[in-house]
Amino acid sequence: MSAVSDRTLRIGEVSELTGTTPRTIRYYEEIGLLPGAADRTQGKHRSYTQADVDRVREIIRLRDLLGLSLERLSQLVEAETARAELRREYHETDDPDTHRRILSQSLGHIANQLQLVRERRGELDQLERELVEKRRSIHKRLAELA
Amino acid sequence: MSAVSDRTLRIGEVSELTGTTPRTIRYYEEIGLLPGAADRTQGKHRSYTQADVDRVREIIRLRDLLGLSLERLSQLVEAETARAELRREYHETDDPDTHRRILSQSLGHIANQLQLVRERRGELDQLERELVEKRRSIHKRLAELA
DNA sequence: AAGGAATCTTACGTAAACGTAAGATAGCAC
DNA sequence: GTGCTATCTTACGTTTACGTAAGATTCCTT
Repeated sequence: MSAVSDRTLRIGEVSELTGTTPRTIRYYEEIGLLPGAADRTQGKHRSYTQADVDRVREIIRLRDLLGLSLERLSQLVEAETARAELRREYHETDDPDTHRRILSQSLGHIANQLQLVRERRGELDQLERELVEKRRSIHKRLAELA
Repeated sequence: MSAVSDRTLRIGEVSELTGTTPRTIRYYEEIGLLPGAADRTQGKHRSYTQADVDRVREIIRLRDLLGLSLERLSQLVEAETARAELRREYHETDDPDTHRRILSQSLGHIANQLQLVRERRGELDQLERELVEKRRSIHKRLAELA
């Protein structure tokens, strides 16, 4: 929670900060993986915030670590996409019901991710166990040669 | 180590047993990811053993869980490829030095895989921790609305 | 206001990892 | 030997996730 600058960034900065390229950012917007401000008129430069950078980083991570296709990812974070649009709504209202609703959606979204992450980790654990067992078995055979 | 049939399989059976397709098996052979018996003459059917099925399964797993390209995978299991060719040699000789050499190669190969698996698991752990923290934070905010 | 760098849109190109189709052959059953 | 099915080789097609190029525009600086 250190100084999160609210300075607006341009696509080049965002791509550098996330280790991607402008093309990738635009592509993600094109397929609906990134919001893409509705109020940007044709030809104008895109404008981003630190929250967008975080979002892209999250996407990259889920893509790489879970091996999800961008389409599956879209579905997975779809709730968050809607939520991103609702963030303004959240900040512009004091209605506790609205707040609760939005926060609850976030919870579901996170629960989905957690499940995938844990499944994946379980499979990796299993693979590791098998590799360790293999190694042990080879060590044993090596010892028997002595 | 239960009854591992030494019956020879054909490409269709191998693909079914590994959840792939004949095309995939041929493709893996084409790019050198699978050995491809040197003694098969043009046009004859490919013949596989249970060991080949295990090999394919291992490849699929590494591909999916570690997100490796087939080229990286080729490099990673390259030692094993050579080893597969040396298995006969292993079984056809009683020379302990040869045995030791081959087993040692296997150890290196397994060590490489283990390192990748553990790195990956570490990243997943990190991601999980962050997700859990996020969730906790949201729960807290929800509680404060009550 | 001017000029240059970054960004815009549009559209075609590309690498990886197979899919698919066609015509020929192999292998097993009978 | 005949027939049928699975496999073979060859080669072009397809999808995903961007790369790249071109010409126009925007934005910031001076």
